[in-house]
Amino acid sequence: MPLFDRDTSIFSDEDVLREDYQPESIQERDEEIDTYMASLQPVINGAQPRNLFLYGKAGVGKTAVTRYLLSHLERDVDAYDDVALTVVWLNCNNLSSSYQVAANLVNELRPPSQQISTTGYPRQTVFDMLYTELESIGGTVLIVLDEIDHIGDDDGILYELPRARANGYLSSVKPGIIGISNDLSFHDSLSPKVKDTLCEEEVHFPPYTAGELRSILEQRAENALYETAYETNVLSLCAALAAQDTGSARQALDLLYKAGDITRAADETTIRESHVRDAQQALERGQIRQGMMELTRHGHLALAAVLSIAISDETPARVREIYPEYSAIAERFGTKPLVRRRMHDHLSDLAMQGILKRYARNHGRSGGQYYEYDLDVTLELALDVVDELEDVDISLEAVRGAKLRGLR
DNA sequence: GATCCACAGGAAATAGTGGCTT
DNA sequence: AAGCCACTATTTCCTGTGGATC
Repeated sequence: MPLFDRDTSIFSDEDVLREDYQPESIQERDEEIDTYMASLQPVINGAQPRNLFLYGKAGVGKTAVTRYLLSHLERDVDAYDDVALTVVWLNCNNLSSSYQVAANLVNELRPPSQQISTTGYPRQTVFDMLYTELESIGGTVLIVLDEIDHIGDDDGILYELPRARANGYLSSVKPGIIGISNDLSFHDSLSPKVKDTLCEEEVHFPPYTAGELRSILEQRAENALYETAYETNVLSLCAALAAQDTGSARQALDLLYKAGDITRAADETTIRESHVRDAQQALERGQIRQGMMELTRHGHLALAAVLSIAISDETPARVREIYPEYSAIAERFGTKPLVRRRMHDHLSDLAMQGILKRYARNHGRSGGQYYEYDLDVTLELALDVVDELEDVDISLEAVRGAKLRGLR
């Protein structure tokens, strides 16, 4: 009897449900694709491409549609000798300024041996390097800036690049920018100069409806799951849950995948509604958990402080009470505590991420106004995470106390 | 209606890191 | 080695705020 054997009851090809899987056709986005294609038409004609701005929430198909259309475009453009197309794809996650975007673009275009660092050069130098690289490629260059909202309000590059030709920095290249944003308000926060140039064409991707999600799931399920592996209402449920929450195809697919995973782990052969609900919980928990793990050191310390107070059942607590606890924990771990003001920023961050709850209090002349914080996750989960952290810990006695009272 | 509590949170200054240029 | 550049995290300083109390 082998230790591992291949499971043949649920997934026929689970990769089809994974994030990186690219379907050969895109569903339920016909309208958006039409507008998008029209905007790309100048490329085929060998004209200066138009700049394009896509916006919509995460998981509504912006990136998938872009990949799909550009790969077709690259193929179709081969038929014409007078058009040379290059696509440069850059994910702006973690890039917080125009400078960094420019530097990363240069690196995209250069071979690995000639990479530049993302600090150190004067701003204009990096732009010059970028223009030189673009010049040497020539032809039409489409620059896709995915998650462009991460650069915040430093949108200089979005202004520079589209106008580089007009300003005489570029001559043999026809650059086009495709900006993809998950943040709907990013569009409004752009400076007016940029709006004029970048947003010549806009495509808005609305969230998927439950019906649309359902048909996407049906198509994927056909390739990913055995026919007998799921009850018929399972797909509808996944679609409905995802539609209610984010309208994201990613979420719907994750749900289905996780539900299958849970079913398999339970040694059952049919995905049922209850498995989907379990999956939803597990995913939610996983996200929060990951959010907590990825905090900075002082974020962890602040969380540990609130947790420690929560364990002794004294939450919600105001900053005045949390700070000494935080300082004590920090010092116990050889870290110099931050000043109150700064630690409070960390608390605000935690509240923003849904890890802590924050209550505004105002007791007027006799009390003034202040905030109180409490855990917004279960004590159990917080304890679990803080326990796992290498760099922080709350006192063993406290944990033991919590265990004794049956909180775990 | 004026006053005042207790602090939130904005703004500017400073520290610290990593890297370039001469 | 000295002087820049870009960027992030932190400290320091301080103004503004909502409502109980005078």
